[in-house]
Amino acid sequence: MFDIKWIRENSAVFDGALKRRGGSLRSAELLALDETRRKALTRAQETQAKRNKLAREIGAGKAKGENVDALLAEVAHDKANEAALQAEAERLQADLDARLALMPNVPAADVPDGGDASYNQEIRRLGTPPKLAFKAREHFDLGESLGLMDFERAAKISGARFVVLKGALARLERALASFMLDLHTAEFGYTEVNPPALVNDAAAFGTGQLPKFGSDLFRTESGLWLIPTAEVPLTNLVAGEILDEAQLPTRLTAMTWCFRSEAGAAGKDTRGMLRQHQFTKVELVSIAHPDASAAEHERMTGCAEEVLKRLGLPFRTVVLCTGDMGFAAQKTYDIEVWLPGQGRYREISSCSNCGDFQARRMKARFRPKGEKGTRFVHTLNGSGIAVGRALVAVLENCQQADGSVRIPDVLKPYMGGLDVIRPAKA
RNA sequence: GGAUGGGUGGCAGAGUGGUCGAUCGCACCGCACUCGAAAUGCGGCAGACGGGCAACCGUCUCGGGAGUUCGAAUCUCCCCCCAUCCGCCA
Repeated sequence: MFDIKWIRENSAVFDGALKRRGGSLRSAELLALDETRRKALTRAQETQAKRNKLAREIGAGKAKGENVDALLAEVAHDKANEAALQAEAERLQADLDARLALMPNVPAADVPDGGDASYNQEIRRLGTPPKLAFKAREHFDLGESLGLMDFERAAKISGARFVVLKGALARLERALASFMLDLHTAEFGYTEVNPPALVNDAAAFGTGQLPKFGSDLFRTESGLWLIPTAEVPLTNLVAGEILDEAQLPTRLTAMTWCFRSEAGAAGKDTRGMLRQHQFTKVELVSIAHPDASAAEHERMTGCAEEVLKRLGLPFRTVVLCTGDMGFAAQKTYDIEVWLPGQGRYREISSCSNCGDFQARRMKARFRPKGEKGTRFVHTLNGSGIAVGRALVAVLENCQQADGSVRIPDVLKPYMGGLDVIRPAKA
């Protein structure tokens, strides 16, 4: 969410940013509305000031036993006018806010321009895709052969884009999540949080899901939203708060289910568990000092990459171009893991620096030491990493000729010492 | 779901119609004292918005909304949230 004052003073930057994102120029229209709004506000405030003054005079006059009928008549006369001016100012304010709430964040200066994912730029690549002496199978093929991944029964009870995991695969998902949480908490200083998976409108607005992207979410009958990512509850933990500067950075991690309607994804990744309505993810969130958020972004991306390094999964990291970034992001790194079954890299993590965009929406501030007033914090979020897709990646990268799957060393303690997942006996 | 009690500035906690945007304390900031620190003393300290080059002036905000009144933190109504007890329940 933008500060209209910032747009007023940086209209060229604002329009340039929208243009880079493929939008149309809007500052002139917004500033005209703002001009009207401020004039209406001033008029309304002048009448309020007058009323306050008269009310004080009436009070003082009455205390002295004077006749205040003339003053009372004057107040009564102004009353209708004041209400109308106030309503007008409020209407214009609401109109401006509604427009600002739909504006995406400005891309950082070092984000490449481009309209779609083909303009994303690879910045590094680690690990080597495994050389298999046999034709690599896709994860759903492996999982079903193992007898531990069941899409048909999931469809029976829930519909498309759900899966049932059993036995060693169910445990593998739990092992992956535990490993990730242990890594982030023990080595990277994140605090583990177990947040609500249902949030209210204000929280969904704060991180930018509302008002524009409500159709991507599931909504309960009572009006709550199922979280599409733990970014929503974790980031909103500081909503409306004024932090001490010493509390920055606050680093949080959570394993949660994520729920996405996948509206508009019809036909994409229909087979397998790459794109589900419900999936497990370990999320990383940082509440950072504005001067430190760029460095925090690099650090967070490194934390996510470390998960893949230790699992021995080949990956590459790309910086998203302006046209491929999310609504709230200033800059985003995607980490893509190698999937032998598909023979290509697929997104497994997305780490974004949102600057003060979300902080403004949720009014999350801090008090700079030795300075007057408050400043908005910067918020960052990243998958650390998507557990469901990590399970897919382990299956495909660690598959063996006989359809069995080798367990990465770092996961063995979490798997009760199991080395290999073998097909269930027929 | 029922009953009761609450939601006030970073925290804690007064305030039941008229300079209350709000007493006092803690925290924080500045100054003094000190070689330095602690303790102590003095002073400052809510946020947002609008106007102004600025000093400064004004408006709004005491969970949210509506109302009564010349005037509401304070009275009325609705809603939300929290605490405790009861019921139900993983």
